[in-house]
Amino acid sequence: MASASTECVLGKKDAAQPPDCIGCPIQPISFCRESDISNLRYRRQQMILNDRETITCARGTPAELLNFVSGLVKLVGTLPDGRTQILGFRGPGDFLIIGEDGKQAISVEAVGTARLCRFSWPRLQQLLQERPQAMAILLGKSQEQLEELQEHLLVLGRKSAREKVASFLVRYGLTRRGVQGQCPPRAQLLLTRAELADYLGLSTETVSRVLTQFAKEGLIALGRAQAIYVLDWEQLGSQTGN
Amino acid sequence: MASASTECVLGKKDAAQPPDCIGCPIQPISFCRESDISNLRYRRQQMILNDRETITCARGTPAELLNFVSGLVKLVGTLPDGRTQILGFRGPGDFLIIGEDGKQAISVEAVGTARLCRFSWPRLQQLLQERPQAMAILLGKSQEQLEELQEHLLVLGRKSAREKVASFLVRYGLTRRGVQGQCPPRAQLLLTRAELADYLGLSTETVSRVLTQFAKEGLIALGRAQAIYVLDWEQLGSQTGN
DNA sequence: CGTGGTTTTGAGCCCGTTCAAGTATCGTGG
DNA sequence: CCACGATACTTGAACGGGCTCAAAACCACG
Repeated sequence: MASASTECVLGKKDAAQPPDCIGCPIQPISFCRESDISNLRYRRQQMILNDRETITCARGTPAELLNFVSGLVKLVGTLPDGRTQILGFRGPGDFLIIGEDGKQAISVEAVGTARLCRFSWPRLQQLLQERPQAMAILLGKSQEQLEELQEHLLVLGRKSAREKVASFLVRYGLTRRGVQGQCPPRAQLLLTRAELADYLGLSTETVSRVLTQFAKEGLIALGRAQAIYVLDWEQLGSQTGN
Repeated sequence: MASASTECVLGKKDAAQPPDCIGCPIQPISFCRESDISNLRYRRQQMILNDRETITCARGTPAELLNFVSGLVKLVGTLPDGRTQILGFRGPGDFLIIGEDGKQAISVEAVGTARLCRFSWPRLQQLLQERPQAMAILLGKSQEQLEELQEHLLVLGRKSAREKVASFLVRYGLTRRGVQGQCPPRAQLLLTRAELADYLGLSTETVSRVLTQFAKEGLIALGRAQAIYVLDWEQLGSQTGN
């Protein structure tokens, strides 16, 4: 593992990123679209998170809003004895609010390289009072996050290993080439078996077994570099339990 | 079971409830505090949900916001084959947004008698644009809901049966009498073993076994009418896995 | 006192885990 | 370009926690 983890202040400030928000790729889909940019500009802190770097929410930290610009991160919940559960993912245009106190045992870990903007949540909240449009966007995205979590709860609580893996693939799997029209893979999600297991509440071995089983049945093809190609969406869909 | 379920329009309109919002018990803690009451008054639909009555989100229904006034409801996710998972609870001052389309396989079921107000979400959203304070409250509560779900995910994904039950009790258990200072039982949560199992992703038998085990160990006492009294918070806390 | 629902308890089984090798893949430096 | 080490993945065997099925005990209520 040799995880490159640091406490809270980490991932150097992003010198490469433009100092202003002009040309920022997530402007059209993020809440900051509606905000007074010249205000935000001096309140945010841009940063880059390299592969496996982690933001852990330490005690006494004030609440923050993380706004993700590019790349992909996973939200990880941890128990004292080291068991972990991936609670979800965040990509460009998504955000995450980390509560104060660090009583949330949640951390943010980059999958590959990720860029993000950090805001002091209390201060941002004040600003938002005068930007209902921006707040409305946040509320809408919160709602999406809630729905995603609710669905995931159902998966974790009630589905078998086969169903769990199938559900994941239908949401995030790649097609052999091009479109196939199905559920746009949010970010070409390339996870290790261990991460997959961690997301689905399984062991890596079980994930591996189910995947090879699916491959034998011709539903998917296993490529190199964690790529998983879905060959038969319909058949796979019938295995999700939905 | 003989579940009293109906489609969407159900639970008669509440004649007993006062037509205006004056004296409403949740005013101080709900978003409607900040809203233009005379506007809301004519846009909401009050209703009572009797024990086990259900609101299911049918196809083609427009999005709604349910604001819970009194009593307790559970949010239930269902798979086509009938497996269910309780996704959470809502009590006075809580709300729930049900998306359009009914593509969310989520339903709301009363545990005992519950009162609530229904709003058309699109219309309410418009109103909220002029009430940033109210929107801020919604956003804050959304955040709480998210944190609750994230914690629950960790429980479902990674904890053993013993740990699951212990975690639940520490959150929601009663004390033998009076205060004991601990986590205020949100609503004297009195659930059947089946509901408990449904919340924790277990079978009723397993829940029962773990509970009697805890009772034998002197950590809890089992009362009548589903009451579970926690005798030793500390010991129980050490069994939660946290 | 009977009836229907809930809870408890028991026995056996199965899915997914754990433990342990073995294999493939990737990155790095010679 | 290849050899090497590290990491990721696969596969097998055995165990065990929680489920299923079944029956008995308990309880609330008419």
